[in-house]
Amino acid sequence: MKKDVTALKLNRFLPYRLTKLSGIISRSLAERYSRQFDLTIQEWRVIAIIGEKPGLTAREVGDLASLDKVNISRAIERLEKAGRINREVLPHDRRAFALYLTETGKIILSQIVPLAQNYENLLLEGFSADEIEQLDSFLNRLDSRADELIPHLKENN
Amino acid sequence: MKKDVTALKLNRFLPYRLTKLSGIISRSLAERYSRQFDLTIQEWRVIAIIGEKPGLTAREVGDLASLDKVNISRAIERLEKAGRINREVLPHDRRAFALYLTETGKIILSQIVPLAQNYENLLLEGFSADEIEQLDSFLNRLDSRADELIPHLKENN
DNA sequence: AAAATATAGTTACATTTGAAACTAATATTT
DNA sequence: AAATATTAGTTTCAAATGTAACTATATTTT
Repeated sequence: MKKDVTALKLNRFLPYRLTKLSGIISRSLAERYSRQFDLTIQEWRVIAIIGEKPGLTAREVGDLASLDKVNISRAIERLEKAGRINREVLPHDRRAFALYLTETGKIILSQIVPLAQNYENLLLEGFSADEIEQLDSFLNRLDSRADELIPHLKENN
Repeated sequence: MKKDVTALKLNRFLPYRLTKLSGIISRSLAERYSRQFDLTIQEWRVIAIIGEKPGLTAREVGDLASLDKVNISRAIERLEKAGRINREVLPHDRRAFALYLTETGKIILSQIVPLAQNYENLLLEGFSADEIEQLDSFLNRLDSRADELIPHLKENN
């Protein structure tokens, strides 16, 4: 029996499933971050990265957070206004600045990390260590495949 | 050695990885659909669903496509204007209408299905049948976990 | 059967996002 | 060392998206 090539079950289509899953998770997390910390997901990513590697520039943070420069610029602006990060112009390149968490920023980070980790743990509840590793490897492989299939989008995002 | 609970490697954080992966894939597909068929992802989902089950109402399509009613309404409007679908008011409920693909719509569907399937195949190139099944089951499990963890978002999407 | 409630879909308005143009500084070429 | 091109980050403007209010019909309650 031949496969019907004119039909496609959307709910079995990998891109659809991934988008749907990531949508549910993102909205759920966004809700928590915003309610408890008045923080967007973009801001949260910036904080997490600066916390890990203080002194990066906006561009570097953007690369690591998969945020384009407009988004980074806006997230940084909001974080600075909220007193959560500060910037220091680089002496050798006055266009760019190094980013640091303020004390407030560090406190937020220390509060939000357990929340995020807890959420991840809940998501993965029921997965064995082996399965988590499997999943991890699947995602890595899909990532690199997806990168190869880009028709050609610009850098960053 | 204790784990440092005040740090979190973003690129190992499942929600981040899923969002990133689904973003790359979605943008890549959106680019193809739009360039070759002048179709948004939402419109594509609607066409795929009506193709599979002709006669559904907007709400029913929305449920299956994970699109809220505003998005469905807009996708349907564009599809109808482009002559790709048509609507027939339901005799027993004059608020709602049944949706059908026009001939044009069917042609589009028959052209886009192989494209989508091909893209999925390319993504999964290198995955064995077993691994695809594994991945499938992981996604299902994550889906239901994610649903349970919703803090309480509305229906749909 | 009138009134109240709920549902399908649309419209209006506000917010978010992204692309392109822009400014200021640095790096490269001539 | 001017001129040209590139890069970091910002701003502007347009398009996409989400929320809430709305219209029309259907259903339920009194």
